[in-house]
Amino acid sequence: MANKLPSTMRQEQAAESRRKLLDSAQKLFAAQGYKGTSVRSINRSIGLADGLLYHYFPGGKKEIFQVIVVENLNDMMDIMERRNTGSDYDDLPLEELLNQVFLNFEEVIDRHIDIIRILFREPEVREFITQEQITKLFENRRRWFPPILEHRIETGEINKIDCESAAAVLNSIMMNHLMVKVLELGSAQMCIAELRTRLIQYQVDLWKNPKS
Amino acid sequence: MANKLPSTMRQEQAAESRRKLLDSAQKLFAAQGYKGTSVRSINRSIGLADGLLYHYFPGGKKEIFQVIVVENLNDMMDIMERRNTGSDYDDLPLEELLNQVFLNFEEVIDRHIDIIRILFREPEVREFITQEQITKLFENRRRWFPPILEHRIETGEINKIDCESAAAVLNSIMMNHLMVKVLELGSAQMCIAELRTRLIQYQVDLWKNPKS
Amino acid sequence: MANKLPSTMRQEQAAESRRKLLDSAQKLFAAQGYKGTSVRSINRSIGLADGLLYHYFPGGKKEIFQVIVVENLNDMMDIMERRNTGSDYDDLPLEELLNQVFLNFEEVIDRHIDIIRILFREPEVREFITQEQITKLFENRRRWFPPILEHRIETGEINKIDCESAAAVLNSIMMNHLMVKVLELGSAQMCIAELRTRLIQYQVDLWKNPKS
Amino acid sequence: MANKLPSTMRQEQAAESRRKLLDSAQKLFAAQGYKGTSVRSINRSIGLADGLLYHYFPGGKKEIFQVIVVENLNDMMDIMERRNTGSDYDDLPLEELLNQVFLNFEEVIDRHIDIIRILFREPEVREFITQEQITKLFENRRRWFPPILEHRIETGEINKIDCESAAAVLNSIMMNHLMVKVLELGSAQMCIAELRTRLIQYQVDLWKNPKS
DNA sequence: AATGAATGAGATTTCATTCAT
DNA sequence: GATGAATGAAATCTCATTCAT
Repeated sequence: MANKLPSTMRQEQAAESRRKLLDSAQKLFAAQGYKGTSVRSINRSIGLADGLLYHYFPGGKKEIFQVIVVENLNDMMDIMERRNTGSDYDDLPLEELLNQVFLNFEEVIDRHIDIIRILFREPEVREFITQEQITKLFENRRRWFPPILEHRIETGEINKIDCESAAAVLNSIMMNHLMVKVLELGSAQMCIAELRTRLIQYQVDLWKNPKS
Repeated sequence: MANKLPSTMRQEQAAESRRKLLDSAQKLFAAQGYKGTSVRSINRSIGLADGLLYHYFPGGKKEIFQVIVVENLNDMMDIMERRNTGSDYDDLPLEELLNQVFLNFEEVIDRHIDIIRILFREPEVREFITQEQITKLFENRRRWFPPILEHRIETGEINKIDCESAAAVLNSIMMNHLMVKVLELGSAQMCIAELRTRLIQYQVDLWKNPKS
Repeated sequence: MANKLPSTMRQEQAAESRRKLLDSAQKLFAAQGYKGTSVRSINRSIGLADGLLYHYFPGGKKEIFQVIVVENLNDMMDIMERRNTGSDYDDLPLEELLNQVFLNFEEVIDRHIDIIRILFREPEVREFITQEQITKLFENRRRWFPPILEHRIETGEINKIDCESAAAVLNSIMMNHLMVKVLELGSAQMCIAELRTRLIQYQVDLWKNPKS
Repeated sequence: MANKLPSTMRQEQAAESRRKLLDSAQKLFAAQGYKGTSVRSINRSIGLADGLLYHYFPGGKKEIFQVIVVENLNDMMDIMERRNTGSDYDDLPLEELLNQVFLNFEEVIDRHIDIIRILFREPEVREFITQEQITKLFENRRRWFPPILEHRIETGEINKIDCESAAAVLNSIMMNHLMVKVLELGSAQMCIAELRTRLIQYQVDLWKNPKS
């Protein structure tokens, strides 16, 4: 009990060093690429002695990269899965539901923009994860959009449509948005409330019975 | 005069060496990344002596990369522009027109997959080209879709719709397809005739008057 | 007074840790060489915390090596010397005496194979011991064989021979055997009773008067 | 033909650089051990730029070590084999023959002392050669001594003896001498003509009929 | 044009050792 | 006594580039 506290502090400090390493390395990898980021530059970025990285990650640069990729991927998968289950949006009008979905998606990619860039750009990720895992991560919506749309058809909110194709289109819109953000292409339309609303309106209007 | 012809041959040989260098380097850059491709490996891939690369490209690795990026980008821009002007599709039904547009797009990205991967992945490209150029390249369709759709509205083929939003959606579908190919994610739906047709049918049906 | 006993236990524990450190380091140095054995690997081999080695051996790796070398060398010298003095073999027939000498030698080198390998292989030992000490250790027999042989000549068991040369030959046989063991060369003939007996027989026969 | 000469000179220079590398590395490995010799120190020893070693030996330190070990081992094996075949000593008296054999052996080990030290000391050699190869190298004499002795028995120069045991003893003497040289133990008796002669005389006398 | 030897800066990694807790 | 985080020097190796031939 006498040395419980100090020991705990040491552990915490160590854990913090490890975390700082991971966080800084992640930013650098995302910004400069895996090959373009030297171990030395990672160490310098948080004022760490040169050899210490190998204390936390004996596998060196490769291991720290792997940990970043795998940790974040699992993180994202959890979140993506959770979005799925929590169907608290059932009562919203379809326009509002889509808006929420887009905003959620936006939030997820903003929070994980580093790892997404890494996943998209680094050939090295293939050593740790399969393309299928990435596919699964991003084709998620393809599977849970259709039931939602079918439900809306049943309630008469929208016409009978090809829900799978509709889901594919919605997914494309979101993935395109993702790409625009990852590559920092200029116009991320979906970020602008007005444009987002307009696109959603356009889409839902098409689905609704023009008669009504 | 005696060595006039040989001199010509030499020039040809030189041009061919330069071309082989560019082609091989492009493949290697696309597959392993800029940083991941050593000058030596480029030389070895075409059996070139080590120092000779600097004869063709005094700027070294960076210059050869720049030439590849700029040359290919101009190439693609030309093609993308040409697709625009040649409006030989005016007489086709909208479904068939969209099909042709998708097929053309497919062909373009297949032919330029190397450079697209490079543009998407390498931080170094920013030294030679702006993000705006890339944006322009891929948002092209956003500008030339609307007039086409408006024309179809005028002829009564489809209902009155928000053409800009419609163009944004079509563009998203194509960009999503591009991304799937670049990242080699599993399901490139738009490659499968049946699925492509179905998606187009779904879309055009929405645009057409449900009454008719 | 309350912690007198625990203090004793601590001392014992400390002594045990020190011993385990020495034993394990010895094995590792013998197997992988001085340079090839990292301090960390020594610590790991007995589950010691990294900094603690410097508590037992403030001089670090070098000191632990020195202690191993010097301790063992003194040990072997004592044993080699003792073999010398205890001349309980006077009554044995010469063949049996030689057999015993060989068996004793065998036992000694088996028990000290680690340190012998270290002495033979590591350039670093020269910092602590002179070549003369090693020479003395292994040329020992050269000095105590001749009196024995002379005694046998006097008793008429063997002919008059050049005892020093004979001792040199016997010494060579033993040293060759040592080398075979140290280097793990295949055929350690002297280990096989039959071959050992045959060699001894051959040798003693030569010394004995062929008439008798 | 115009560039034959320069090209040849370049090749020669390159070959010379390679050779200097090998020679210097061999000396350093023998003196300081494999682990104790840094690539940098090899380069410095012949004024070579740091990266150039990898031009000649892409496998780095390991490869240069391997080349040294294998090249020299083959060399020694050839020589040892040749000594065997050339039996020009048939006419010499046995004493003189043994003297020649010892002198030859002396010469061989003097010329190959570096590689012998390496073979004896470095754990790394096992990655390139088997213990059997080393055994074969040094047990050579065990096989070609007996016929020589038998021939001498037939001519009546010496008595009938156990030639195999005799060969084993002679081999031991030579191996002991080898060891003394490798370890630089003080007294290399066999180098001193007088002592060598005495030992040979002692041995041959034992073999000869005491009557004559 | 062509060759490939040469250069040296810089990257990754290992390791003995120190030190705060 | 015990722990293991921290340090930094040094080792191995890679690589773009230059240069003599």
